[in-house]
Amino acid sequence: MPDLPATTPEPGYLHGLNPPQREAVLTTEGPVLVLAGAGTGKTAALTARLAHLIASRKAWPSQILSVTFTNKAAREMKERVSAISGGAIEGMPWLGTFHSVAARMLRAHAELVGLKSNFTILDTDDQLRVLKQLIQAANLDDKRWPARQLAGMIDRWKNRGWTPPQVDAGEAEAFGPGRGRELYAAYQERLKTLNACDFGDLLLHMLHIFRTQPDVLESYRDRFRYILVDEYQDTNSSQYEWLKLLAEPRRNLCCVGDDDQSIYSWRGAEVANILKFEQDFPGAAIIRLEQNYRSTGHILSAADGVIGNNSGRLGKTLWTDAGEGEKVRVIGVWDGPEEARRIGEEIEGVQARGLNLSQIAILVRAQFQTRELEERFIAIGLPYQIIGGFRFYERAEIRDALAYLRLIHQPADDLAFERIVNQPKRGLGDKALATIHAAARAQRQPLLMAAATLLDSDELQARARNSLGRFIGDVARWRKLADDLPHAELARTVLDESGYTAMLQADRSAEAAGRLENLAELARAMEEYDNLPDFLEHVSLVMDNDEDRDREKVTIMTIHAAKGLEFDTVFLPGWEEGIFPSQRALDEGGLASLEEERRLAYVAITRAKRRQTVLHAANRRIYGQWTSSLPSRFVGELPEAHTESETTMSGGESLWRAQWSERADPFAHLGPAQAMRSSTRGPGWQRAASSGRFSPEPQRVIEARASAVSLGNKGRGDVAVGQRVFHDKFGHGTIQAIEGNKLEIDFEKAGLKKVLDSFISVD
DNA sequence: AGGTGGTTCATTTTT
DNA sequence: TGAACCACCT
Repeated sequence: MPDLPATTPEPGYLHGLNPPQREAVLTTEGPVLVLAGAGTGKTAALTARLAHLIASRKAWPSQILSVTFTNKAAREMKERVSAISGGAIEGMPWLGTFHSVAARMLRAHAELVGLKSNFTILDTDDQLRVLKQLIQAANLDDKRWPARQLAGMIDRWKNRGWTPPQVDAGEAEAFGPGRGRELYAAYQERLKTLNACDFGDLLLHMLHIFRTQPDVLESYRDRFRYILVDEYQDTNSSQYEWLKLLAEPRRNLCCVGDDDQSIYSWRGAEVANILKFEQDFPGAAIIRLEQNYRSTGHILSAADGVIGNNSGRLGKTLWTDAGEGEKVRVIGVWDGPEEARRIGEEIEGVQARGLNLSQIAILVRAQFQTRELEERFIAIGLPYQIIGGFRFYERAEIRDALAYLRLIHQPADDLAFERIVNQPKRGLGDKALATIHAAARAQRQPLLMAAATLLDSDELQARARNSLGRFIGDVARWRKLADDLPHAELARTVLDESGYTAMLQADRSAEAAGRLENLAELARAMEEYDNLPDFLEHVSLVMDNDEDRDREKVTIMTIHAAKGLEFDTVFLPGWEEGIFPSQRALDEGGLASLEEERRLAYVAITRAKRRQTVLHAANRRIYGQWTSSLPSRFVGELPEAHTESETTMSGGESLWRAQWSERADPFAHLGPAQAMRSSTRGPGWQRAASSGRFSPEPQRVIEARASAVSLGNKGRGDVAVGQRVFHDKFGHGTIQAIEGNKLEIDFEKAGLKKVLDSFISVD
């Protein structure tokens, strides 16, 4: 390559790269599409490319934008760039996920979309709660029109880069009916008042800013000399627009991906983005990485045979010089339990031959398939781990703790307030909350502030008022504390003083101890961050479940979760019509979704390095119903030359059916294994039970009573002493005195009360 | 404020 | 089948 005179010794980062990989590293100028098949050393090439850009002084690390989809990929790339440069590269400030990079930008320009720079990033749970409230406020039945569905639609619209006015009328028709757009708009309004945004907004807001603020766009275009995108086949329309705007006019855009591994279209990914790269960026260099370093020949050929049935591929053929290896085995069994039993036996077999369990994986199409496996593995005492399910930050106690911190950080965070105002129990139930809501609506203030004004009135029961006063005082005090206490210490203090720790300690259930340990872990994790805002950002965007994947356990997970991973030995159960391809894909998505299922099969097969086993059962229980099933069409697409079939049933299909009708319950031998479910829990909680990190008694706190007057509330102008007024709760009465927004009223039935003016109407 | 029974609904989930 | 959610009860 011209950049490197022949006399210069070859830089270290090129070492061990094959010719196409080198091309991917050295073709720095102009648009480049790297088609990287499974296991072809994509990450090695990518990191070398970054190292090359920096080492050859084409750009400073801060002038390169590199985006990935997952935090894991970003982390890995960071580590490898640093290693490859011998630690010479301090860090890449603009290497991250689409969302974290966009969030970073948006914090700098938040005011342009009506947010403050300390905006909260809502997760799915918060989002659903907001939407549910809006659906109810729109007088729709939230059973008939579930928040989930609306969230899904809004998500799709945002993925396409649509703001409410841009939403297709036909699309909006589908919810409510015809209320979709209106609800979307109301949701965006609500987010603004909460000073919050959701994941989709991070990109959408920046897109809006790029489009409407040329100077902002210009500054980023100026900064980013080179742009690199990983897993390009997974980009959605709004990410595509975003990239395109940033890449012009230099067009030093390098996208890496594999159209055959596009398995997230249901999340808005547009395979079309990668398919039309050449048209979008004329003159683009297309580089194919086809030498596979992971799997043996038969496995690759089997995968190739399956994916060959798809249309509209960019096309590439993986090859290896690692030899043919073992053929892909296809095993047909009688039913689901037998499938699980068989996998267990196979695993014990390879284990006996010395293979570490961490090198074995079982990849399923859907989460429900893990159950049978789990039951079986418990029965035979085989160590396993199921990847997926709850992430650390989705656990209730973590979300509660974060809500406290969010409220301290951002008092307008009503969602946080709602979550914790009665957690632990403070006797502030539905009634109290409704009153606070009413006040907030009347005063157009966040809940926390509105609640403060209620303290000086008689709107709430004395008990509730005292309790609320203590809570508000606590929050105010913690806010002050936040200035000088290290934030991890602040978290511990808050958890102790709020009574949250005590609540868990009083809970004798098995889970409580684990929850305490999780909270301790949270505080520990906080210590790694410079400040509270950084930490909160990290939690909303970056924190993933770092389960110990390296221990001696068999891994069970979905194929989606396995993308990018590799194992020596892989089992693929449930290759039956209706399960894989899934019934839903067959029913709803037509050819496009069948092809996505096929890509999923391709991903699954290419995870194995040396041994791949596909299984299918003749009978399976689905939703409690015994159903007989046919082998997946994908089984038939595995080329015979590269497979080895076996069935545990003699006599062919007709015999199974005969047997089937005779056996009322062929699976009665299976005992209930639920009792042992909890055995997968880590050892952490046992430690926590005896750890003295949290004090057993919450410290009693000085009462700080916030006063509505001190908060500077102005009263309304249309009331005067002596006037007759009406109050929903207390009935009719006469105003005795006015103090700011508080009225002293002599009620005919209830006697003398102090109430807020927002609760009365003129009689 | 916690428990209970009845009803509903079941892919995949990088952020 | 079973879990999750909710309305209703105590």
